[in-house]
Amino acid sequence: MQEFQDRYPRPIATVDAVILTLSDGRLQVLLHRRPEAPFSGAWGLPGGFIRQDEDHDTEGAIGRVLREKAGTSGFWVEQLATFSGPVRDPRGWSISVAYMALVPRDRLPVDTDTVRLFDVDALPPLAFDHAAIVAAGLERLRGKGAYSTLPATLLGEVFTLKDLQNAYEVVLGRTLDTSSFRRRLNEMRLVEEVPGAERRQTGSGRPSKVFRLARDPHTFDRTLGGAV
Amino acid sequence: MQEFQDRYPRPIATVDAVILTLSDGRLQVLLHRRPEAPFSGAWGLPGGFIRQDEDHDTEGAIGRVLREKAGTSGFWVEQLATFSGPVRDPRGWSISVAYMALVPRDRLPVDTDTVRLFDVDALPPLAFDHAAIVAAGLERLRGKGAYSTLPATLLGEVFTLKDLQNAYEVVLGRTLDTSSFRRRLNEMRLVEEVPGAERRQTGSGRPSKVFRLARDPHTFDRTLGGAV
DNA sequence: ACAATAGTGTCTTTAAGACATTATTCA
DNA sequence: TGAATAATGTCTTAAAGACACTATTGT
Repeated sequence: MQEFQDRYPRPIATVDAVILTLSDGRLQVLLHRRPEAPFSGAWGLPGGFIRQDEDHDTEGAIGRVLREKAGTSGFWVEQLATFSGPVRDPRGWSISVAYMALVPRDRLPVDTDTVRLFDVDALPPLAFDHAAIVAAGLERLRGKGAYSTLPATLLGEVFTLKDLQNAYEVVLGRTLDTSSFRRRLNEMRLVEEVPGAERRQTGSGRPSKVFRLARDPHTFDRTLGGAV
Repeated sequence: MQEFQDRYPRPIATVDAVILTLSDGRLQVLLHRRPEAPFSGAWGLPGGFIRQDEDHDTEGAIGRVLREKAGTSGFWVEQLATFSGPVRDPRGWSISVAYMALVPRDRLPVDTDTVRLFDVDALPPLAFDHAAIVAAGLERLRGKGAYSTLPATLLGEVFTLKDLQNAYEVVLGRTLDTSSFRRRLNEMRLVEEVPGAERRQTGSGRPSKVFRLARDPHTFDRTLGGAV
């Protein structure tokens, strides 16, 4: 696999995942406590070395990591950016290909001593440059939030329109007008009603209909919730 | 530099640049003919191995490549994505961190046998997966074009508003309404007149004023040229 | 009935598109 | 003066925001 004569030394190569979810109306990121050096005992992003015999590419490598940390696949994953340099990893010149995964809360494990969800605005000190990687994930989600269905992928398969609006509001960091929001949902045919049962929330009040994403495209030509 | 014991073999790590420019009203990409294997004689993107003793990170590595190919720096550079896998490079499992650079035409060298500009819609067969990397660059530029000043960075320091509109039109692949375009430029205070001389184009006709970018932000909350 | 939550209608405001008009230069 | 190009004005259309209103449930 490595027959050719390198002119230059090769860097350490890893993948890291910013796994985001929505819990109690707050955006959270999954961290794990590092069991070994470097940064043993510190919180960090799930990740690992590329395995050339197992991984078809870095996408495959991150899929392997996600399967270990978040059960099966099927949720939204996209590449964020690649972080590199001689100092970010004390073991030497390294490259980390970072990915963002948007996962419904119930697909993630419950908190333990070594794996926990943290509010994205209340992170502990992180290993490596993982704070910058999380920041890149948040920036991506917030940037694409207004003109994509990414916020919806933080919810389960089905959801109420109130849930959906809440997801957008949390991602975008501001309140949205219900009337405008639903008008756009309708005009863009983004959601469709699920023939199944109804659902009620917070005690009394009228129960809300249940919806699911209708179209495949995850980005579109108008915004949900006004300008970015 | 490589004292720590690897559990897994390291991949080959390179950087590649999609250098885009505007020439004769067409979007073009700089390619070079590969002087040696692999893909000797084929056209490919400028790029190279990471040099751990010289490069502070992959951004530094691409800066080195760009200085060699496009003179000094100072133009727009941003990371695109990372391409990886066991087959894209016949030498073994490899990672390429791809960057996009937007460079005014006069900053680039004139065509030679080994370095040439190609229209982005008339590319020759490319080495490695460089066709996919170019496609990623175009997608990024087109995606960000409508709500950023990226198209302006394809021009020189100063330009006429007609030049600027042409740049947006080429990037977005459609015509824009001059009135709307300029209204937005004004409302967003994106350009400012240069106190210097005037300039005339294409024979007779009224000469046009000369402008330059006014504000630093490269993206903003409204689009130039309508919806994406 | 009324509190609570879900969902809709309508008016206003703002931005974009279409397109006509004015301005300034050269031949 | 007229052709050519630059620059601006105005009307129409479309979308977003504000906010009042109706609808459906439980107690």
